[in-house]
Amino acid sequence: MNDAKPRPATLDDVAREAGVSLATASRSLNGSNRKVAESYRQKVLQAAERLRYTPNLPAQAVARGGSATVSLLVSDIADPYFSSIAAGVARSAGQANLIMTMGMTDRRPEREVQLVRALRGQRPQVIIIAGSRVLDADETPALIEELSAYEEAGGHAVFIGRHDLPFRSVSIDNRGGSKRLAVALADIGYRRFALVMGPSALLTVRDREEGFLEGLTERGINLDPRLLLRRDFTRDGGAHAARELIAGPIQDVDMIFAASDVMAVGAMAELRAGGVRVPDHVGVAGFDDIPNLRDITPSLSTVHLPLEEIGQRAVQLAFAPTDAITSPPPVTADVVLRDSTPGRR
Amino acid sequence: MNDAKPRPATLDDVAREAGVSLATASRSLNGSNRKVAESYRQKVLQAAERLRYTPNLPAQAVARGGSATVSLLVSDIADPYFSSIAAGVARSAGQANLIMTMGMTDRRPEREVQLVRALRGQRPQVIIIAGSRVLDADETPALIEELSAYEEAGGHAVFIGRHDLPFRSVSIDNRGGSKRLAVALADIGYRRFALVMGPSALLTVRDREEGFLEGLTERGINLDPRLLLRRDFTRDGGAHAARELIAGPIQDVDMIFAASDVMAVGAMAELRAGGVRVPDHVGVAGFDDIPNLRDITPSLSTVHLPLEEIGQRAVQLAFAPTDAITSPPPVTADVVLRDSTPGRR
DNA sequence: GTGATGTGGGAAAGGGCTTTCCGCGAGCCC
DNA sequence: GGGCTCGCGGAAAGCCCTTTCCCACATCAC
Repeated sequence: MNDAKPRPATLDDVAREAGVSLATASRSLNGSNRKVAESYRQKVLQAAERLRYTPNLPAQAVARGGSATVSLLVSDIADPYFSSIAAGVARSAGQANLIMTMGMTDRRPEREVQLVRALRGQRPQVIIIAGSRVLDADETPALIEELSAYEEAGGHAVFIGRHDLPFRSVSIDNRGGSKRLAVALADIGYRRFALVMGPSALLTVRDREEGFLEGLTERGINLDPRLLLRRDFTRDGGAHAARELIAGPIQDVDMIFAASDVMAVGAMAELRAGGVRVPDHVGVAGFDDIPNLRDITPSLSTVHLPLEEIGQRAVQLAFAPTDAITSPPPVTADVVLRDSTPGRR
Repeated sequence: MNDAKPRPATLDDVAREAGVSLATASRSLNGSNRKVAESYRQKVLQAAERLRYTPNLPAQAVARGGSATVSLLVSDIADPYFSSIAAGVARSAGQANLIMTMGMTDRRPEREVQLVRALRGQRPQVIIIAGSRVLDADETPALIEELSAYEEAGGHAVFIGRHDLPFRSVSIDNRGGSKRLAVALADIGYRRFALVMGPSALLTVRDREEGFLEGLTERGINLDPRLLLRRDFTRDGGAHAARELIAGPIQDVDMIFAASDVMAVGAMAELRAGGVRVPDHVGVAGFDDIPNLRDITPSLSTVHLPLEEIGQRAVQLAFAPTDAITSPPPVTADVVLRDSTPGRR
């Protein structure tokens, strides 16, 4: 028995193997501001290679007082909206040589606070919160306090699409985007709108809804309040709303705007099942421009969001100098009209 | 200036605040096997609350010799296949009170080895590798060595859908699933097949392809080799293949099997653009049963994979006792026939 | 009353790394 | 040529925990 306790090689091992001190080994392997003679450096690098040394990241984190990590909090990573953002974050993190850790809240606000605590324990460089969180949740003060403590300790908290909290945020022009969409739809002839929205406690939903209504108003169109439906902010929520429309006032509608592509797709499926033809009987539009949904039929009019870029921006924003962060321009949200809204005349 | 160096509260602070020793504080907060008098425990818990103490996870990791973490390696988190698996992993990890860290390889094998090294540095409990990796890549030996070292040091490596390596693995019945699909399609009358596959170096692709061919053979059907197309294992790969079919032998085809739903969707979009009607002119089937793609029209026949469950199983498998791991049963892969393959007679 | 047994707090030794600080030899100036 | 700075290796302190080990004290049995 030679290896009673198999354990990864430590920096000590490397130093011994190379015949140098611990300090020199450390300096050689991660380049400090102190120079190391090339001959020593080579010896260390070779020893490390020979021993298949991997630095113990937690140990580095504890010695440096922070870990090379960015933490991302999402509602549901299986949702394409979040997975696209996550891809952007992962990519940027990789470039900055950071590892990404992820928490999933399952859309429960109390999980969110818990997870922030847990993630904070990692002492990450950055915490990015991408859940479209609930406005006025009981947990909000706790969350704010948790994040403030985190920032005081030197971390950076960044929200995505949540400009109402005292933290940096990548703001998304939800409001402007859906306003422009409303105007565009009105301009190609739609008049009788129905809105399929999520819970109004979600800021994202609220912004998209208000923006759309603004756009309608601007074109002199009123929304019948009965035609503002509110369901879960999911595919099934969209389907339920559509079922309700079919059962009742679908005759009075020539255009359905859903708060997200995912909801729009659910609604379209239900409309089809109910014999309502899209876009002949009614047009449908969504929001987000989810890449994987681009191939549905008829192709969905929507507002394009550069989701990956949003993830990347969040990471950049975290490292931006403090004075540059006051008001980063919002991410563009461009209207894309496709086959689901050919227009009415 | 009272707080020259704002830093999170440490366990020392808590102990001092509570008037007990460091040891007692530690024992109170994470319950060791040593008992702590309730009165002391309470004092500690309250002090911790007062100071908003969060344990420094890296420090715990270094003291305990491993971090409460599971690492997941995926090709592309924006791909719904991987994001669904990730959701399962995240969920299971959360239940086990572990934090999930993620690496994205962008489908580059050399990134994979790099990332395994980096993730290994975290000293996670588990490393899950979900990329459908390249067979016989030059990097495979390095990867194996890296993971072996990791396991020797006490970690658990788990592959998803990669049963050819000397590690635990959640195996997916790709072969059986596509064989059954082929048989089912033959049984409803399809005879002239085209296969839209990804690179044959991907084990997943190879299994699906061979399984399908087996099924065809079983029904006495031969595949014209010209009708086996190989493109990128992506949406655009599917589209390219479809374009090629349209340009040539589409007349000889009544059924297109794509190696994944994503490819199938790309192909369908291209067929539609080229004026080939699905399913009237040609049927289309995919593989995976991606939830977000269930609403496309016509609804896609496919082989259902319980992706979230696969993620969960991977975590469970990592913690399973060693003797239970030799051959966990493969995940089921059930054929689901929908509107894209109504049958021929 | 005395020794055996147990209980649980606290001091201290890690655990793997970074970084400060010390000291020594080499090069420099006048 | 003597006093200096400068460059760079190495010893050691420190980061924040966990866990072992010691010990004081209480309980109990006979």
